[in-house]
Amino acid sequence: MPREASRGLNSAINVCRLRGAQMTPLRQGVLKALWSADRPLGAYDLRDLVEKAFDRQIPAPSIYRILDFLCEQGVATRIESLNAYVACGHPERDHACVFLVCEACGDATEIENPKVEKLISEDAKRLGFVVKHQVVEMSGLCAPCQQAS
Amino acid sequence: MPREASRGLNSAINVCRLRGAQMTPLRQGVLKALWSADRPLGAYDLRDLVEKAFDRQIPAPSIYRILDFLCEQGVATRIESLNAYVACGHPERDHACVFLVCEACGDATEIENPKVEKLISEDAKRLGFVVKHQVVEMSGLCAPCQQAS
DNA sequence: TTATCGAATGATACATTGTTGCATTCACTG
DNA sequence: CAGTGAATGCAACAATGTATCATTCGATAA
Ligand SMILES: [Zn+2]
Ligand SMILES: [Zn+2]
Ligand SMILES: [Zn+2]
Ligand SMILES: [Zn+2]
Repeated sequence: MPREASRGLNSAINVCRLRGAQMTPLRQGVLKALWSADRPLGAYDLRDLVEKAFDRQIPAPSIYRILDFLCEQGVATRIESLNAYVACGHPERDHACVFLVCEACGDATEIENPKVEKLISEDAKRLGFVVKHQVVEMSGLCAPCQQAS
Repeated sequence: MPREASRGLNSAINVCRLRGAQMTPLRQGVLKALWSADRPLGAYDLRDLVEKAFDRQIPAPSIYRILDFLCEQGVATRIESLNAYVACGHPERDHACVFLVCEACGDATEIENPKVEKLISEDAKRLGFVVKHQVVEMSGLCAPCQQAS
């Protein structure tokens, strides 16, 4: 695992601990798998990885529960258009994740743009709608993959 | 079916025809079901409705192919966070749909905000990313449902 | 220590959503 | 009428997600 990922993982674990949320070995295992990956992983991909790491079988519901937990804690995010999950690098900030998802290489880059969420929330407010969760995912081609094609 | 929906349906059919895209009876049936619904419908919901309307069985792959077609034509949109589909009211304009999805009543309202797509596209451009498709979905509570709770 | 309690996980079965591959039909063209 | 490509039918299957109940485990309080 790259050093940066290692830092991100430890930081995420700390964030949870400070909140009093239990960071069990299995939860850490899933989060570590997310940090170790260079692309979004599906729940069953994660199951395979964690099963290997722990050298035993893990039931699917456990994986899903753990993913729910990690997403609630803001240390992971579900990418709806991929049915997949990524680690979030800055759980300490309260933010909506915005993703650029490359159709060719599968990479998902998170970008930060508070203006986007503000803009949409204002629209919503005008309609009396209270936003609880934002999904903003752009699919297309990343720079390297454009050259390749 | 409300008059407004009826107009929308006819308009969508025309848009497709003008483009030379084939609007077959089955495709119309699916689109009509979408326009008749007051909420996003899953692929299998749609299958049930169309099976009733045509009084025969329809294989799942047909429904999915037709939904792909309708989405490509811009007359329907998939809501990723619901695994469901809605009719789009203005296929003639080239736009990214932005949805407010109520967690309580299931309603999905489309709002228009060109600024949002522009803002994100600019961010993407800066990173050399070419956006092909945008997914913007806000979940939360609509005005009526806030009162109820 | 021991009883109790709630959170987390295990285990099984099942539900929902989406796809692959190939056959068939159908409308249009020459 | 024959040839062609698009659309649909069909069967099986893959992938994703959930419901339910049992079990484990650690913390807390008697
Ligand atoms: Zn984030
Ligand atoms: Zn790429
Ligand atoms: Zn739209
Ligand atoms: Zn509502």
